[in-house]
Amino acid sequence: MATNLKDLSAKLGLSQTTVSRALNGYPEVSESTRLRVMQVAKEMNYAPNARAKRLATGRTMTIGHVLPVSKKHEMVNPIFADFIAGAGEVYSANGYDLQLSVVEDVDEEGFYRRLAARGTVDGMVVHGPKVNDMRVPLLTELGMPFIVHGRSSDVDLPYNFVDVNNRRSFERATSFLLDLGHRRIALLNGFSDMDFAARRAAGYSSALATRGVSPDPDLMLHDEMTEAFGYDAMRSFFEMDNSPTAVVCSSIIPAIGVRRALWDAGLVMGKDVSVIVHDDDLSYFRNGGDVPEFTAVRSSVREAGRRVGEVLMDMIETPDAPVRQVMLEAALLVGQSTGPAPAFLDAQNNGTVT
Amino acid sequence: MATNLKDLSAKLGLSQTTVSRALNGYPEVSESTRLRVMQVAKEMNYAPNARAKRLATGRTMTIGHVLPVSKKHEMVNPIFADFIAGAGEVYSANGYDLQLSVVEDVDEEGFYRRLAARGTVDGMVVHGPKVNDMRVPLLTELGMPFIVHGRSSDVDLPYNFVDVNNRRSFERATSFLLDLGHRRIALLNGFSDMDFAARRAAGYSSALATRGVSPDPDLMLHDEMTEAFGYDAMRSFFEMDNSPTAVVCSSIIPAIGVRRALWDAGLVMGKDVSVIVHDDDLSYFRNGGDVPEFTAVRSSVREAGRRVGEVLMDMIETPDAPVRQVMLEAALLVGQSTGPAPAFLDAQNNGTVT
DNA sequence: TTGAAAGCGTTACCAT
DNA sequence: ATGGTAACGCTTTCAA
Repeated sequence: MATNLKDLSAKLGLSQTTVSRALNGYPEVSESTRLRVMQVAKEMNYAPNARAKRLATGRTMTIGHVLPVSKKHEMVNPIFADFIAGAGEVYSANGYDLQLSVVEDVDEEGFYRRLAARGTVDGMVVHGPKVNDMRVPLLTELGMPFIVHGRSSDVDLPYNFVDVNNRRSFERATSFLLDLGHRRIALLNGFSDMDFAARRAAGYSSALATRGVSPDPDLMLHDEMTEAFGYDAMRSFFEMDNSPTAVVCSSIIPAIGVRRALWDAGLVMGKDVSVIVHDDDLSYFRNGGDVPEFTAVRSSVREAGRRVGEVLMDMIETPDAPVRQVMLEAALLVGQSTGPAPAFLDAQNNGTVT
Repeated sequence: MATNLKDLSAKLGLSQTTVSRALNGYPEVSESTRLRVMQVAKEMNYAPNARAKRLATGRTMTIGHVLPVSKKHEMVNPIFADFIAGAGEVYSANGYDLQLSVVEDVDEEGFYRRLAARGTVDGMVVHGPKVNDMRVPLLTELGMPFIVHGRSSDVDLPYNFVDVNNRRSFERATSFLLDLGHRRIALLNGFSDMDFAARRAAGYSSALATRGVSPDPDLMLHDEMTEAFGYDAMRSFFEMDNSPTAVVCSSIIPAIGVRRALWDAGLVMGKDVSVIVHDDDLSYFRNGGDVPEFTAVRSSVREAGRRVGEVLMDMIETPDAPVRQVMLEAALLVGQSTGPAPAFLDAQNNGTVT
């Protein structure tokens, strides 16, 4: 059906070898024949068969991404789409394809082993690393080039990653609130086995410790990044004797819930309670203009996707270069959601706070 | 490196042919050898090389999805991730891979032609169909099996699709509001060249027409599904002499903005202004429980993804069966965001409404 | 029930 | 600068 090398070379009166070389830009072919080959190839609408190419070269020009989904909560982390968009954009520009595997979180190990053995990808991206993630040693053992979006604490092997400085971001956000006079600061964080959540918690704790504020475990919550999480958390805080005057939120989505809970209670965000979010640049929530609604430690997950793609392609094409470890810094953008600790809420405090 | 058929058959003392047959479940191999083959294959951790398999069979066992992104607004439709999760889940279960191409919306035609010629996918899913979408005739011409998630009006070719009944959903939502006494009903819709938006507008208009309510073009807005869209729209409505008492929203995200605008104005959603959303089951926004916050015409985009995947795989494996056209119905779930048209807003009306 | 060998459409090695 | 041919690792046809 589709014209192949054989047809094309026959038409040209050249060998397949020469035609292949001409098409792939090898230097040892004369410029005149190259031009002629290109010409006829275009006329005949020739496109090389990728299946054959992949078998012959042993490379697939494909990057694998694994999207873990759980059967329980039918929820996909919304930052995933943005990340993929960033990475995929770079792949396309460099002739790579993207293979996406949706996998339920059972038999992870077997899945990765099979993926490696089948040879459908030249390298892969590890998403959502947990603390001490088994995938790092596993993929290393399998000899599969991989890069982690994020990091995995407690892993002693050297590995490639692109990460945003979560610890510093949350230290800065918390310090900012402390500077405003807040002492009761809540943290709405991701599940505690996630590496990013651990680092954010560390930054938060570190900022408190620096000021001599003792952390209150009841103010540090770990859950899925839903609106309901923020809403319910805030409602439960209101039951406390000394409700927090500020909240640091690992995503803008629970912050939407926090905002709603405040409104329900007749309170104003940024006046009665301050809120800072980690903003992954979910553009459907960012309100443009000079004064954004939320104060945010902001970093674009789409940009992270681009970086990850670039680094991984480079890894594949330069296998024995040293390990690549890229750190990104988030910017603190001050918006309307923060302000000084309100007096009436301070008055609730029962003296346990410095 | 990885063990291949040759190694495996050598170890077994059988021919590659027999081993291949045993592994692929051909009937003409004795049960005893099949068991032995399976056994040893597992021991040797054998996995067939997909690249070779694809060349030999001429099939890739891969489905292509194209994610169009625009350079201008760095925004990815959040329902995309859920859809992919649904489709990918079904692919995995059936031994198919998913290839995702991120493509900027230039030279669409060339992109699809190249994709077809390279032969990296056995079939593809068309996302975000527009009215009279060129991809339907294009892919038909190319002989590439494809299925549309949604439909494309004004196309005269028969084609395969899975769509939710958008027209009926919005007719029902609008009728529901009319029943409650609302007469000034706004529609916050997607871009008007999108097919789903056209169908939703048609359903909305039809419901109004049935009651003899004349539609007001100023109440029908088309834009991207962002929070800012809902917020700004609502603010602009407040400037009107007869502000709408109800809003139908094409996604829950602008509805979040509507809710915020109402609060800012000291109004209560579900009391002063009614809101109905089309809920694609973005789980980070659904608040569980028996009484959801939003009244919604609800359909799960993840389920739609599953259906699309099933139908497309069936198409590929049964090429000359008749065209598959699947219609899904959305459920109307009544929540707290709707109520009777408030008197004080009725009083604003200047008589142009029936 | 089993096996030998051709074929899938490229690339890459070795000649010329 | 060009060409012949083996190789990539499977499936599939034909024979036995």
